Amino acid sequence: MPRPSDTKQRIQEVARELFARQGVQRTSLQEIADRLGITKPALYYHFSSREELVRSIVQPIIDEEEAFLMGQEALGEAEPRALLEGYFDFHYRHRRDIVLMLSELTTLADLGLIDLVLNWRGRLVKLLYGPEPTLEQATRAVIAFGGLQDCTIQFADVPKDELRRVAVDGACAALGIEPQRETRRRA
Amino acid sequence: MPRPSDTKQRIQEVARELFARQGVQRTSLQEIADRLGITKPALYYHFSSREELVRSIVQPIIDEEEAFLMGQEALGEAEPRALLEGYFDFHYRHRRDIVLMLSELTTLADLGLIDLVLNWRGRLVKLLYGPEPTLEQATRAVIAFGGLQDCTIQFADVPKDELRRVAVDGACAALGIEPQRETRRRA
DNA sequence: CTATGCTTACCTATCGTTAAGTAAGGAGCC
DNA sequence: GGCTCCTTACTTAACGATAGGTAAGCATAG
Repeated sequence: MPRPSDTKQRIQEVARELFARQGVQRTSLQEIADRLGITKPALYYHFSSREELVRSIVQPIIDEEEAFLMGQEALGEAEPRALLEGYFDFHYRHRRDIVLMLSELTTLADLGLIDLVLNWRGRLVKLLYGPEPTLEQATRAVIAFGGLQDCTIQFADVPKDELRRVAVDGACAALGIEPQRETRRRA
Repeated sequence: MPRPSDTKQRIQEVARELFARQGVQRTSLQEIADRLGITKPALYYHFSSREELVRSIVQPIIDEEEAFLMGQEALGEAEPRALLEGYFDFHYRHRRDIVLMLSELTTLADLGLIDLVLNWRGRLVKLLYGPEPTLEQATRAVIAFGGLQDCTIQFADVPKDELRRVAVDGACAALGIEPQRETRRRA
């Protein structure tokens, strides 16, 4: 029964699940097709190559993180807690795909996206401490941002708002910032 | 030229490098053999399967971390800074293999080692805060230990002692501990 | 002679990918 | 309504490449 089908999206859904569970490399097109009860070449009707399927899953998240960073950079030097909260929200929202990307750096390399992703940490540090941070500042930032990321992955079952509060508090502590309740600036 | 050869170790060295650079899955036995100027069946003379080669690289690190944890657990509740320093030292020493393991969780799953590895975080938290930590405590611990791990990977070019100082200070800050200079306990 | 440490040659399974064909359903004209 | 035409959404069949793995044999040092 032709005319609009949702097969393309269903392929992406199954692929995300299998990629996350057993890795991109270990997931064959055959396996994805079998899950959906279609044939392997049917995938090629919707995606011109295996690489395009992988990219279609990864690229939107990359684009969104890139947009987040560019938005923050446009503001000049950031207010730390607001930056941490924005970072947490983004990573919490995409935690499933983030863990996929972190465990598939070689896949990102294949897609030519690895340099972009590896530069994110550096850009975050610069947002907090300017273009030439000290080693102390850089390590604190790595601990804070890495810690937020880890928390969104590790405590996937904790309600978002509760996790957000304790995780951002922890990141603030790592940075040596007194935790103000939620984002509120005073002149 | 028979009689003692170091081929087995040279295979492991090349495998570690290729596994780390391009991933375990993307590295074929053929490629490893080519690097060494030997043939693929020669690998099978030294390792009975591909899986055994992978395991021979990963297992020693797992065993050592396991030993470290069991040693700490035998002491009862740990002195935080000493625990953080021990954790840092271990991860700094094996940072190349650690990054390999972190980016190859699916490989660890194949080897049946994944549950062990994923439980490490929980055991570390218990070492700091006992068997039933609060969410606050658990997040702080994840940030601290994850941060130490990240630092050993991120700042691979920084001299060990300098990195150790700033990284452990950062982890202490995340835990809310005042940083005492180095480990020294007073009764 | 015997064990070690390989090589040459080969097998089978599976991978991503392509070519070619086809059933189902509008759209447009009469 | 019926006929043609095109698009959508697949299927069946097969391709070449490469993967992990094996069987059998040969050279060399002890």
